[in-house]
Amino acid sequence: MPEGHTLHRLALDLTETFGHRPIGSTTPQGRFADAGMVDGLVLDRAYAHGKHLFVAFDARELTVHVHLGLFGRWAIGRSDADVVGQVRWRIDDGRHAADLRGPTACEVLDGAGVDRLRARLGPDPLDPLANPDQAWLRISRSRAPIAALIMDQAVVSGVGNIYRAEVLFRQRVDPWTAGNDLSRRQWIDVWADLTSLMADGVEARRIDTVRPEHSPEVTGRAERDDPHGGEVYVYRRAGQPCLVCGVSVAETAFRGRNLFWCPRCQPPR
DNA sequence: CGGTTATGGTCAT
DNA sequence: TGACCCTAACCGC
Repeated sequence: MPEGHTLHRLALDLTETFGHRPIGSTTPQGRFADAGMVDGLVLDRAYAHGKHLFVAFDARELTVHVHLGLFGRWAIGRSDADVVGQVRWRIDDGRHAADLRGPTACEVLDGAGVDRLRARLGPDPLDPLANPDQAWLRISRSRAPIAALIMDQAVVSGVGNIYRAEVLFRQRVDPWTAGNDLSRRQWIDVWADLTSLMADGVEARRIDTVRPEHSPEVTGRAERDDPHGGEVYVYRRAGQPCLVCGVSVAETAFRGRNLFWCPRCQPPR
C-alpha cells in the first residue's frame, strides 16, 4: 500500500486518534523489543518524510521510526479488538488500538537518529517547504534514467512505482531519458504534478491520476480489475490500449521493479 | 496446501 | 544483479 501519500495520510490519522494522549505500547509478535521504551508516554504527533513514518513521544525525545516496506500495513480499530496475525507493534489509548504488521523498520530513535535518517532523504513533494532544486541538482548531473532517479529516495522522497509510471506518463517524459538530458522545465513540471497528485492521494486514500477527459469509459476499472485501488493510465496496464492514443502499453522489468509506459505518448527526446 | 504476487529497501557480490 | 527480509491475499491443484 505504501507510497508517500499513504504515510502522510497515516500520520494525520494517528495524530488525530492518539495525539497528545498517553498510549500503551506493546509488541504482540515480540519482534519490537523496545516497544516498552515508549509505553505510557504521551504521543505528541506522527509525521512523515517520504515513505518514512515518525511517531514522536513527549519530553523524552524518543521517536518510533516505521518503514512499511512492500507489505507493511497499519490498521486502526477498537481498543478491545483481538490481536490477529503478526502484529509487530500495537498502540492503545483505551479507546482505539492501532496495529502495525509487516514493516521493514520499527525502531526507537533519539533526536539525532531522526536527523541522521532524514538527512539521507531527498525533498518530499508533500512537504510545502521542500525544494525541488535540491533534487534537480542531482538529476541534472546524473546519467541514470529518470525512471531510476525518481524512485531513488535520496533524490526525491515518497515516489513509488505507481506515481513514477503515472507522472512520467502525464508529463510525456520517456522513462529512459537520462537525468542530464532532462530539461529543467520538464523536471519542474514533473515536480508540480507530483505535488498535486500526491496531495490528492492523501485526501482520497488512493492513487487516481486519470484526467476527466480520459476517464468516462474507465471509471470503476480499478475496483473491478485491479486491487491497487485507483484509476491510472499505465500502471499494470501492459498490453492494454493507452487511454490517450490507443497504442499498447509497454512493460519491462527494470532494477527489480515493473516499469510501465506508453511508447507513443512518451517518445525518446 | 503450495506457489505467486505486491505500491520497498538493504546488503553482498 | 541477485538474495533476502517483512505479511496476507489469492489462485490453482
